Order: sequence, then C-alpha cells, then structure tokens
Amino acid sequence: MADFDLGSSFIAALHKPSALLPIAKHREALLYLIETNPVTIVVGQTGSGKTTQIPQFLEQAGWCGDGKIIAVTQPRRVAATTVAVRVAEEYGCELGKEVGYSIRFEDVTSAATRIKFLTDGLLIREALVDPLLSRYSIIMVDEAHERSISTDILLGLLKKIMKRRPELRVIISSATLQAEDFLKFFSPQSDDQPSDQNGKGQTGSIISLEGRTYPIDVLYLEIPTEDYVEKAVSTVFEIHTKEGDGDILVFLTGREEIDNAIQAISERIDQLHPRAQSILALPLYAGLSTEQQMYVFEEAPENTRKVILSTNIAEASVTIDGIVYVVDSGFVKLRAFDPRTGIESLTATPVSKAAASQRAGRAGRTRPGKCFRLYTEDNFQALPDANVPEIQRTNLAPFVLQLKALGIDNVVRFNYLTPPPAELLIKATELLFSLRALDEYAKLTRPLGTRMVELSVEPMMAKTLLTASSFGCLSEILTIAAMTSLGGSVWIQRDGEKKQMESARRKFAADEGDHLTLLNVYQTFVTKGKKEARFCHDNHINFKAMTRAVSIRGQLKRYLERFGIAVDESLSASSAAAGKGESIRRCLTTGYFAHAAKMQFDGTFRNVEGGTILYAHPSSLMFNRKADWVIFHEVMDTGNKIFIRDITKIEKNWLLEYASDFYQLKS
DNA sequence: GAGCACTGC
Repeated sequence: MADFDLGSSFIAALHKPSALLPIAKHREALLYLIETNPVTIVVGQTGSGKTTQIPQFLEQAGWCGDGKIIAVTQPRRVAATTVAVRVAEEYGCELGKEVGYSIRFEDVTSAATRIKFLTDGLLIREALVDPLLSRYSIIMVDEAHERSISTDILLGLLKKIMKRRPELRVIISSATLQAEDFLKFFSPQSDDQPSDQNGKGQTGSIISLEGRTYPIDVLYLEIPTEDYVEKAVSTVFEIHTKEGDGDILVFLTGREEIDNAIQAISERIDQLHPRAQSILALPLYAGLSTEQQMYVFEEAPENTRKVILSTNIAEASVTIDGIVYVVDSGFVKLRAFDPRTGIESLTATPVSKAAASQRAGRAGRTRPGKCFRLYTEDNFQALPDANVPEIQRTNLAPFVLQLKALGIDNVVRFNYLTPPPAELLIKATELLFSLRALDEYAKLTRPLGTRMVELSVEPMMAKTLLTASSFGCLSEILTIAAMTSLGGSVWIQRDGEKKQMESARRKFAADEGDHLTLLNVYQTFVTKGKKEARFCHDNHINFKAMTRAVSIRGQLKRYLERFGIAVDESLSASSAAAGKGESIRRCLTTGYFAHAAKMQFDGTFRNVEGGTILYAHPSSLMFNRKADWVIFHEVMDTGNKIFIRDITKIEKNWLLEYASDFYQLKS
C-alpha cells in the first residue's frame, strides 16, 4: 500500500470553479426578463437560491393577481416537500397556506396558496383536467437538466400551451450549460410553422446565477485502472493517511460493488497504525431500509473518519453534509429499454461530464474539497456532455397513453426536446393496441383506454384491473397491483440474516406463484399484522413499502369507484385460499399475455418466440419450482442473465383465449 | 442456487 503515491498517480485539472454571488443582486434583472420574455432560462449552480428565491420575487412582484398561482415543479417528491417547507418559513406562513406543495397522496395547498411546489408528473396529470393549466400565471420547471421523462413531456406541453396563452410565463432552471438547447427548443424557428415574432425570432433569454459553493480540486488518474472498486478502496486509504480531516463519499454502481468495497476496507483497517484515526465505512443505496440509510447522516465517533460508499442516489437525491472528498468511479448503472425485444437492461455505463461535475460538487458544500476521479483526463474529455435523456431509452407505453389523453393524437409529431426513437413509439403503440387501449386508428378507446390513463399503474396492470370485476377478483387484483408497483422492495435483508428472510418469505408462499404470494403478504399485514411495524420487522418485510401499498391500493380503489366499478371487499380476507386462484391467474393473463414464457427441462424459461433464454430471478418462488407456462410482471437484463420477476403459473390455452389475435400475429 | 441504479402518478 505504501508504494501508492497520491501525488504521482493523480494530476490536477486545469480549471477551477469560481466563487460566489448572491441571487439578490440579480432580482431586478430576473424580474425584467420574466416580464418581457415568455421563456426565461435560469442557469444556476447549487446554492444559488434559485428554487427558493425566484418564486418569492415573483409573488412580491405581483404575479399572483387575479387568484393566479406560481407553480414550481421538481422531479422528486422529497425536493417538492423540503423546498416548500423552507419557502413557507421564509415567507412567514403556515405550510399549505400561501406556500404549499402537492405530491401524490399529499396535497398540502389551500385556497390561499400562491406558490405551489409539485412534482412534474403531477402537473402533467393536472393538464388532463385543465389542458391550458389556466390556474398558473408562471410555471417554473426546476432541475430541467436532469431530463427526466416527465420533465421532457411537460416542456413539450408547455410549448403547446404557450401558443394559446401568450401571457403565461415559463422559467426553466438548470444546473448545467444545456441552456442553449432549452432556448432553442422554445424559439419559434424550431417550430413546424414559420413565425416572425417581433422580428428577432426570440422568445426567451438566459440568465446565469453563480452558486455559493467552495472550490474543488479535481484530480485524475495518470493511467487508467482495470479495477475501479479496488482503486476506490486504495484511494480511500491514501486520502485517509495523507489528507486532512473530512468525510469521504465514494460513487460506485450498485450493491454488490459497495458490499465488496466495504469488505475490502474493513480488511485493511487492521493495517493502519494502531494509534491512527480509524475508518467507518457505510453503504448507501435505495434498497436499504430507512433506518439503514440514516447511519450516513450521523456523525462519526471520535477519532474516526466516515467513508460513505454510495450509488447514484447521493448524486442528486440525497445530500450529506461534511463531505470533503469525493471518489468517483466514473460509472453508473443505467436503465435502457430495447424496443425490439421489449426487454429492459440495467448495466454499468460511463457517466456524462455533467454527472461527473455534479458528483465532484458534492465535495464542496461546506468547505473547499477534492474530487478524485478514477479515470484519466483524456477519458473525461471523451465522455458525453450529458446523459441520454430518459425519453430516448425507456418503455414509452404509459406516456403514449398520457399524450393521447391530452389530445395529442400524432405522438410522432409532438414537440419533443429530443425525439424518442421511432421504434420506441411503435412498440408502445403496438402494446397499447394489443391491450385494446387504442383502436385501429390509434385513437384512445372508451371507456377502456381513457380509464387506463387515469389509473396510475402501468398499462398491462391497468388492463388487468379493468377486467378484474368480470372475473370476480377485483379486490385481490387491487392488492396485487399495489404490491407489484412497489418494485420488488417488499423484503428486507438485514446483515447476516439471509436464511431468516428466506424462511419468513416461505411462510407466505402460494403454489401458484409470486402474485398470490404478494397477495398473502398484504392480507396478513392488514389483518393479523394490524398494519404494524412490529409484524414487518418480525417477518423481514419492508414496513415503509407496505404502508405505501396501502396508500396505492386506496387510490386505485377510489379511481375505480369513480368509474362506477364497485369493489366488493367482503370476501377478501379468505380469497387466496378460497379457490379464487384460478380467476386471479386468468385475469392476470388478460393484461400480461405479452409477458408469457414456458419453462424448459433445465428450469430456465423461453419467451414465446423461443429465442430468448430467461431466468427466474432468485427472489421469485419460481426460482426453484416446477412450472409449465407462466406470465411475469417484469423482465430485466443485468448483463449476465435476463431475469424475470413476479412470476405466476398459467395455462397455455388461456393465452389463446384472452389474446388470440396477439398470438396469431406472433406465429 | 444467486441478486435491481434512480425517480414518478
């Protein structure tokens, strides 16, 4: 270890970020720009105060006359709530009065609300009811540079709405220099129809606000590393022995790498000088329970340096104070969807320049910091400027449905900031057609298609829900829909308790497969478990996830009742055992026929075309049970194998019974 | 017998 010299293996970057300027200085300029331009793009670093200050400036300047509201959208729920809390404090009002927020399951606003923080996904849903978003005088889209699919769709909608509402003001806030792209998107020239608006052809302006961050030294490797996990560990020790005080944040790609790194660190701690400062290595990833995540926020014990090994969650979603050193592997796991096979992949990919600087910025929040990039400066220069926008690599079926409901019949010609590949749109349209959500003219069907839009679950489950009452199992499918939408976070594995978790899980197992098992878990939770945390802890179940399932189920039930579909809960307590299994499995087939597979003698599965080898995910009951035909909720390629999750046995002839034309097309 | 980054309605 001693032969590793920090000074010789890392070299300094040429450019250093400049210092600070408070936003108040720009107040008049901002208000003028917003007054005179339909679109204003605000480029601001973290700590510039754009999110908290701009809405208050606007409110004071009179933009809430005539009962109009200022909306500020965020890509994440926590951001919407925490920023609202802070602005309400600064404004001097009770949360939910003049300043409020609205996210799924929580509407903390009132008739008095003038500044409203909400997720961008929720604002899109508001547009389903109020297509011109007429309640709002100003809509500020925050963190637009993240390019989440909801942000992109919202921007497209806003461009359309602005043509009908010239008085509407749109503010786009972005942390990096994608400002020109946003400006170009909103300028008339980028339209299909030529426009000669005020001769200048300009509808917007860009303003830059500097942030209140500290300088960060960025260091690169001189020669690339073969093994960034090992290099991350050795760099942690180099920092620990050669640099001053301050906690270390290491960016890796996933749970496995993080566990390995922590193992390696704990093995090497013994080699430290007995009187030297010690190291406390902590993992951080979304799959941990809330309690496990809280450790990273606690102060390290005396004479101990905290080292947090994290996934991308620490890049934007979670902020930890006291980080002085960042170690960046340069990789991130990115989800992508292959429209040809319909299979999602989740593989480690090099980060973008924007993401790398976001990671580096995590070092300079409380004092000057250092960022060690585990790649060369040439590697960095070769990185793409920004990540591929989500809209270009995701299953678009839910969004095509939403666009149709918003009156955008031709989804190919919609105003996209960056258009998705045609194959993604075609695949989404085909699926929606096979589910009968779209007719042969690709128009939304009534009532099935329009109802599927309203249900906040993915299209295949929405279809399943809407056929459930004809199978007499609506109550059960409601539960299954809520449980599957948790995305595999039902079980919690605590350190060294793998066996215990497995046996806890077996207690709920149903022969028919994972969907009925999930149903058992939920029904035991609400009856025997009395919806209590104690029950969850004893059974290795994620309490937070179960609470969420209860909320989701309630919301779905309310939607169905609004459609006039009654939910009979009277028999639900005994349903799984009472011979409803077959109805439930048949019903699932009406939505998931496109996700069918046949088990082979060796226990692997083949998709219907027969070309793709699928493996039951180890979290599935079907991992070690016999079956013939099955349907599954999800399929994912992790680079090694293609896994299917949430699997249930069905009969082959049900596929023909409920999706004959789909399977005739296939063969 | 072996594993899923993150977010949202």
